[in-house]
Amino acid sequence: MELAQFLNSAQVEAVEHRQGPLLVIAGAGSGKTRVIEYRVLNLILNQVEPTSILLLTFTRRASREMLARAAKQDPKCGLVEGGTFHSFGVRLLRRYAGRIGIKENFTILDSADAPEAMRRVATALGYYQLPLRFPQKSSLQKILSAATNKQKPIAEILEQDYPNFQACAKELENLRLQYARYKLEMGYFDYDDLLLYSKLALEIKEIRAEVQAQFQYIMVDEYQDTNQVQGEIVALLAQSHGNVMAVGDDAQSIYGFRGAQHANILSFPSLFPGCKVIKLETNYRSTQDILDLGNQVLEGMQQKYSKRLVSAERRRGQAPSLRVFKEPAEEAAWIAEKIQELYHQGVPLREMAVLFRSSHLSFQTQTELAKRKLPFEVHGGKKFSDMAHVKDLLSYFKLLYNPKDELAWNRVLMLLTGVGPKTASRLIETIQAQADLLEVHEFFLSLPEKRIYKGELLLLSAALGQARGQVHDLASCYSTLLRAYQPYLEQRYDNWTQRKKDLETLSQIAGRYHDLHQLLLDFALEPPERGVVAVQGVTQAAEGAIVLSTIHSAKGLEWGAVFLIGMMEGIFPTAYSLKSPEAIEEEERLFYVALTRAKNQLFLSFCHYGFAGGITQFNQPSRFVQNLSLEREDRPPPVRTKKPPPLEAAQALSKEELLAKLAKMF
DNA sequence: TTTCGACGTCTTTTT
DNA sequence: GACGTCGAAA
Repeated sequence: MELAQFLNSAQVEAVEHRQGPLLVIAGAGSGKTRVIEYRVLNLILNQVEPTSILLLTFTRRASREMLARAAKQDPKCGLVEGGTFHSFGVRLLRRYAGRIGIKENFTILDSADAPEAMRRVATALGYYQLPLRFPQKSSLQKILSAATNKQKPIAEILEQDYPNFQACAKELENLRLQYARYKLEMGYFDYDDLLLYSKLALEIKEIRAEVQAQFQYIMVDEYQDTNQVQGEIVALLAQSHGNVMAVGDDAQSIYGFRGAQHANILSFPSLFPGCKVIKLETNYRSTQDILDLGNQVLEGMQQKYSKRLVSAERRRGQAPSLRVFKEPAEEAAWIAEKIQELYHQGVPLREMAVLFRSSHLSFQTQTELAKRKLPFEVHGGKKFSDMAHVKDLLSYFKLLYNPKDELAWNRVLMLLTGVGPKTASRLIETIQAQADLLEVHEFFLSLPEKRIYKGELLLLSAALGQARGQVHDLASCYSTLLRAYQPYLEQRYDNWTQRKKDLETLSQIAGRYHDLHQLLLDFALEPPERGVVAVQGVTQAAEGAIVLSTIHSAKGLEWGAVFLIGMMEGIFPTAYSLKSPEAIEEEERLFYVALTRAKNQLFLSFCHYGFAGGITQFNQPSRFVQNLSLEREDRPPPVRTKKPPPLEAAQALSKEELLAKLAKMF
């Protein structure tokens, strides 16, 4: 294969690299995906076994796409082991469960389960009865997770980010230990555990030797977003052969809040002596006008591999612009109009995106697009499985998989009338002593008749029993469980018909699976996004849809025209970041990521009036746009609505007359 | 012991 | 608007 036909010289050099460590610093739009894709292909064309290549990426979608494209040229590429660190961890842990000393059929705690589990442990330890204010479950999760991901003692995390909880350091340290014990007993693993136990597994000499022997070539994408533990996992994987390629862009490190250390990519060469470093600076994505803006942002950054983006064809285009609006509705209306205009000029809808710092900023735009029947999909923000009714139904599924799952039982039992926390705990205790669902059913039968929840309990376990027999056919299994859940759905929610639709969507997703375990795994590791339901529009699906996305979820993607909304101080950068210079730098990198998503056109905007904490406030433009040379376009003159002339006093009706008129209308 | 309503607090980004 | 806490009633 003549690589130079498809790649520039720096890319060829990276693709042809075979042995030893390699770091590829790939600026935005410099074709790093292509490099990974072609390197996989090149290795395979040079007789490397596909199963000896491991490709670790940030999202499962990223690895799937890269491997799928490579597989078009050689189907063997499809056999490459690819996925996120977390999914790799799951496979590793299942395979070596026996040797590590953990249960083989474990359950993954998602971002809602983990805090709940922590609270249960903390409650059992009596920490909520202490005379000190103990963190609530979401803070517990953040504190313990930060300690794990940054590999720092709790006290240090508290000092930096939670000074108000410094008095709880001892208790939290103990909670961390007891929570770990609890999970081990229950067979639960939270996200952090998947990484932590992977590292632990790889520290066992025999396991490490076996894994190293299998994976001769390690590739890691988005290296700038790896955290301490992930960095250590990479080091362990590559220890013997040193065949590790890290690809990333230090300027695009945007997951510091999750413990990512952008120092990882900076220190990669010193970690692997003899490491070759290749920079990709030629940009194939954006016009020079957009890149100039990106370069301005790059210049302001402190710690970095210095680089400058240059457009491959020196392509000029429309200058990026900044627009100021009075309020979000006005901004949304303008965006919708502009989208229609671009569409009529021939830009397909799927080539347009609206990006924002936090998901709620897109509400107005969503409404406006829906009103105009423009199809769109929303990425980022709430997950499908965050909705209470979806979690309820998934809990039923979890019980089929593991009849001793305490968190799932708790959720399911609490639905029953007459069951509160106390009763649920007591029931669960006995349930866990039973061998299987059949014995659980017998236990329910043996309960005294006067328990008001007995009838419901029996209906529930009958449904579970029936569903258990249908696990080979998840679609009918699902409908059995949905029938059992239906009464609770109707009883609990006014808008149950809407929610029923969500559950029907879930039914379609569930029906695509053949394996219950895989279904639960995917829902935990890669929950379907709630907003990826395109609005029915006048255009056909082939046109695609406009993408509304958080900047985080837009990483690695590109569009012809990009609208970046909400450029207000306190929103972007968020008020949270203002206390520390490091956090503001991360926001700045995030801004850089957002800008460099655009190929041809880039529109920035902000509104003076905005909502924050329930009150309307006057916003200043973001510091990010103030220093940039941007074409500032004034908003269109506001539409003035004429005020009706005030009524003459004599014309006004008395209260009695009003009531009389109303009564006639009843 | 459960259930319900009133009130206060916090509200980012994701595997 | 979601979640937690507290007190009162059933």
